[in-house]
Amino acid sequence: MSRLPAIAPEYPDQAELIVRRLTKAADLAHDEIELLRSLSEAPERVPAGTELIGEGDRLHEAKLLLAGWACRQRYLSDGRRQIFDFILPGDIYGLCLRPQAVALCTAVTLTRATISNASVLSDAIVNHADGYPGLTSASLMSASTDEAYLLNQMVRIGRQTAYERVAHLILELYHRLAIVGLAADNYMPLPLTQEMIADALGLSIVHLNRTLQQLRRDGLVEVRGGGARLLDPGKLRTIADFRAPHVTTRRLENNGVRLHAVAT
Amino acid sequence: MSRLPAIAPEYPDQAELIVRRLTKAADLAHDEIELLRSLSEAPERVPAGTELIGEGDRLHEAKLLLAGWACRQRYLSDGRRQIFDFILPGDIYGLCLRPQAVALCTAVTLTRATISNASVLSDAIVNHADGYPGLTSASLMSASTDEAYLLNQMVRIGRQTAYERVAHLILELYHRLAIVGLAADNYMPLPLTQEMIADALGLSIVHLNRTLQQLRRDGLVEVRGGGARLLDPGKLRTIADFRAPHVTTRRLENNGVRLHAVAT
DNA sequence: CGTGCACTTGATAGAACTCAAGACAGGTGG
DNA sequence: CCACCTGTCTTGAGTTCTATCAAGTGCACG
Repeated sequence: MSRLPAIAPEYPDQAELIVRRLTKAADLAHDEIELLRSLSEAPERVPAGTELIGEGDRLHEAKLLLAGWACRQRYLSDGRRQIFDFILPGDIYGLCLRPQAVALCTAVTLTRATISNASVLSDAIVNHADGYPGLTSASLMSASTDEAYLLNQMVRIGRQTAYERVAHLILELYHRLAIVGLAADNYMPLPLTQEMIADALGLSIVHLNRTLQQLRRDGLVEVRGGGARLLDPGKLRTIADFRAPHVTTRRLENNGVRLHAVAT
Repeated sequence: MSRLPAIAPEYPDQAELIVRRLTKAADLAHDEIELLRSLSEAPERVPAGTELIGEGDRLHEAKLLLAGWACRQRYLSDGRRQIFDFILPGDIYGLCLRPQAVALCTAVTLTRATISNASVLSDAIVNHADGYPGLTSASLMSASTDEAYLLNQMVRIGRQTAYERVAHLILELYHRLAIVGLAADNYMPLPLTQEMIADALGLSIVHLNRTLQQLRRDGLVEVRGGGARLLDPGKLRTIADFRAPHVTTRRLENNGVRLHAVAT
């Protein structure tokens, strides 16, 4: 009798993804969780390649990615592309505390995706922070984590070999997906073409392809068919020098080392 | 009779640097400018290699870099270093709107430096934003610009050749220094060792050295003795695909192009 | 059954790294 | 004043890594 929503969920309980993620970042009250669930009430389906935000656009309202993958990226004038980071299901994008904020780069869907308006959330945080302490805290921590991912990305492309880069990225994506319950038992969805991964890691497609094969031959990761399987997560972490970000925990001891102490 | 301050300024009017920078970002009232000037009243001198903030430290108070250069960086466990960005004279670091924010990476001085406490500024922005609209606006814009520089850095190390990277970084630094009046007439101070530049650009020292020589031989940049001279800024900009960031200006036309429109 | 896209493979060139050694400067201490 | 450091920059040679070019495979889709 009752109809299912017109848009069949690609994943069960799309609304739960962001709930899971933010619940882990801070304690949320019941009404805060309800607010998050309400975000998925009016989903919109868009194809792959949809520009969600253009460089220079006003960030007037936040959006929630319910399903599918997206990224933030920029092109050089000769066509070379750099992907800065990936936007995963359950991620918020375009949320900025700064009024009048402007997008610093383009955000584009990489697969077909389901998005929804999250201005209720941004309004709650920006204008009624006192009424939603949990959401505010969780969102800020989430933003902080995003920034940490950006720095990870920089270390990867700046100082790691192709082999290490791929291992590190896979681990990071697995980690992020596991948080929202989309990855488990060393298996994760990975709906990216090799070109996208290459553009994120600063590699050519051909070289990425060979690196992936090397990782598989070494019994570390198997990437194919829209998914990836971690065959040896421990070894992988060693190779990638991977450490899960802990922006929530303060460092207990700060011995104030001077790295290059120079008497001057 | 009257003594000069114990710490002789390396640059004249150190306090003016941040005034110049923020004045360009937003209109500041007289009391706001006075507040900025007051920040340089209690300068502290530190040697090169001083850790200003450690990864995981609480960002409880902002600091102002009055003179000297610093950077944000991270080490891999085997000693490889990635420099994320440079902190120049007149820059604020450790300023974060998020209460309880934690530093995501280490900040270290690269030269001997003069710093001062800027908690007056952070207090004004965080707790009395309404009373300091200009400062608030300018600081937010400044933070936005910093983020844009981070993305530039990512494009450099991810998708540009060594030659382009160096050209781009030099231009960016010149641009930033010119804003605060420390660079002009195509000459800029550059108190960095080649190792530091290499660690920022994801290159080996040797290769950076050769790239610098190539740029000089090509009549583009001359780097030596703590300074750099842009011999052909126009050609340099073409090579580096350099565009000065315009986070303040909104894009006038957003035609909403779909870059890879795919019917799916 | 063609067409397009993603992936794969081989061959080759070029970019960047490593190792090693030397040049040069500034600072230190005898 | 000089010998001696140390850190930085430079140069050469050889190697490794990564990109490019080109062609071919496989699969999904209309």
